[in-house]
Amino acid sequence: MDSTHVVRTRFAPSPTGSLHIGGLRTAAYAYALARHSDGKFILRIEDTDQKREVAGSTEQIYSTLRAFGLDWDEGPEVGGDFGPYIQSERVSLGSYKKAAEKLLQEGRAFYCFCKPKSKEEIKSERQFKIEFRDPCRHLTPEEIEAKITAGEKPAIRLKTPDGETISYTDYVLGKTTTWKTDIVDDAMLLKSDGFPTYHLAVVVDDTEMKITHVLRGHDWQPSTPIHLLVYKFLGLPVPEIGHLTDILNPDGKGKLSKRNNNVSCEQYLADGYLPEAILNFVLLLGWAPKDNQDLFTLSEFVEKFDPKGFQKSNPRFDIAKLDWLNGQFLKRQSDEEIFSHVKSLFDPQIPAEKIKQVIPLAKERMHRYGDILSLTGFIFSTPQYPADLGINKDYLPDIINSLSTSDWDKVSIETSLNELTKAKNYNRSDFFMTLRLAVAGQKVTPPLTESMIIIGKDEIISRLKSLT
RNA sequence: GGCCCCGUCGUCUAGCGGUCCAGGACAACUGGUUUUCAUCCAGUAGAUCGCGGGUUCGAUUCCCGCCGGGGUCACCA
Repeated sequence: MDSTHVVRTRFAPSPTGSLHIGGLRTAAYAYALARHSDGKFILRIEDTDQKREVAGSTEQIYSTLRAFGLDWDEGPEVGGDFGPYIQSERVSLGSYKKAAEKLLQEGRAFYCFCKPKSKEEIKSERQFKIEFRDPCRHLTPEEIEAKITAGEKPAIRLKTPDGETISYTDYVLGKTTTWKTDIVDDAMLLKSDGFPTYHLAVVVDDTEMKITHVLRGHDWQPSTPIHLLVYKFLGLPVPEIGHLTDILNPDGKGKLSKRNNNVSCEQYLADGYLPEAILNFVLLLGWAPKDNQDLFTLSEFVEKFDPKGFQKSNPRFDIAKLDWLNGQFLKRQSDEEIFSHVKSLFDPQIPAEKIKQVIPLAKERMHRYGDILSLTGFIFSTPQYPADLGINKDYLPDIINSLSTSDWDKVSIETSLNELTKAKNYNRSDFFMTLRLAVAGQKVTPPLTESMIIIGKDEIISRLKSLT
């Protein structure tokens, strides 16, 4: 394959906290798009806003991405030919400044001395923009000179032309959008602290890193004309740009927010969801294969990936399918794998052998790792019986009687209980549910006989007696 | 409000002018397996394809309008 046609995609998160579930999706799509055609997937950290940076979040992003199997071919920790891959470290490269100065010289940008708005001001004003042109664009060279000698630090803005149009065809939407430049802002490119804004940095970095396909959130779509203008004025080729759908809150009202939802990948992992399941779940939120396959491993996804499958309308974040997916992946894990994930959840007093004994019993009923605790808790200690246990106590004396005289193996126990229900003509469903509740204090449990065997005859008898 | 995007079962979606009185998955419900619950299996129900106009012999599929939803309008990304 011609090396100039290698697909190069990137995931470019800001280190402002834990990896967002939507970020995971973006990363997965970029990963699949690249790997599907033997291209490269690049990780770039966009940390040009020092104020918002959260300590430790870059490392967290690395480990979380890796937990999902999304390894990057170039980026922090692994290197590559186009580093550094952390934006703040790229400032010293001088490319941002050089680009801004080029635009300045060619009359495509101008110095701006306006006072930046504080977050509070933005909030309180809440005024909609009606003026797209910044007053500083009319400053004379003399005025600029004077301000700079007076010690004012200038920022650099894009001098957006009037009366023109700019357009692109969206890689995800498959649709061409055209903007009149009159309503495109004189966007900030280089801040007065010398750091680039996103608008400048993406263009410069994506170009230098030879990115061929840009996949990003839909919220970036409105600022695309700015980027297009920068590409144009810098004389740079425009990569494919695609805007992914926004994931909506479960009620469909608004973009997925952490207000009422868990949006942190780390948290889902901590809650006992498998990375495979989480990934599979978000994959299907915004992309679908022609044949509607819904169970994917990462490599299957890469193999079947097709940009035509990108969805155009915003999906709701409805967790229901995640639980199902998680159960599916859980069932495919070996008992040993499950053990390695759940052992730390148990009371350290409980011997590993006992935990291993219980895993095959609980496995099929688990939707998440943590379920094993509620499923098997009654095996390790006497359950807390709810006040309204709702059992038919009439059965108890017979059960105690029958079990007391039974040998303590599967066949014996089942035979004696079976004979009992037959002899007394008991309603089997009712009878066994009573026994289940008496033994476990809950309705959903691993197979009863096996559980009773592990618990032991004496303990079972004593539990039954305590309820009479 | 300006600009931009989107609109098929409750949810995720297939569908790219006739093969669709619209298919699949999850959820729901029913039955079977399980001595019971869960799992598993089978089945049932669920969408006048947002609405109204066109174009066409024929529109879920193409065009326009409306309505509805979402996004965005910082020296944040």
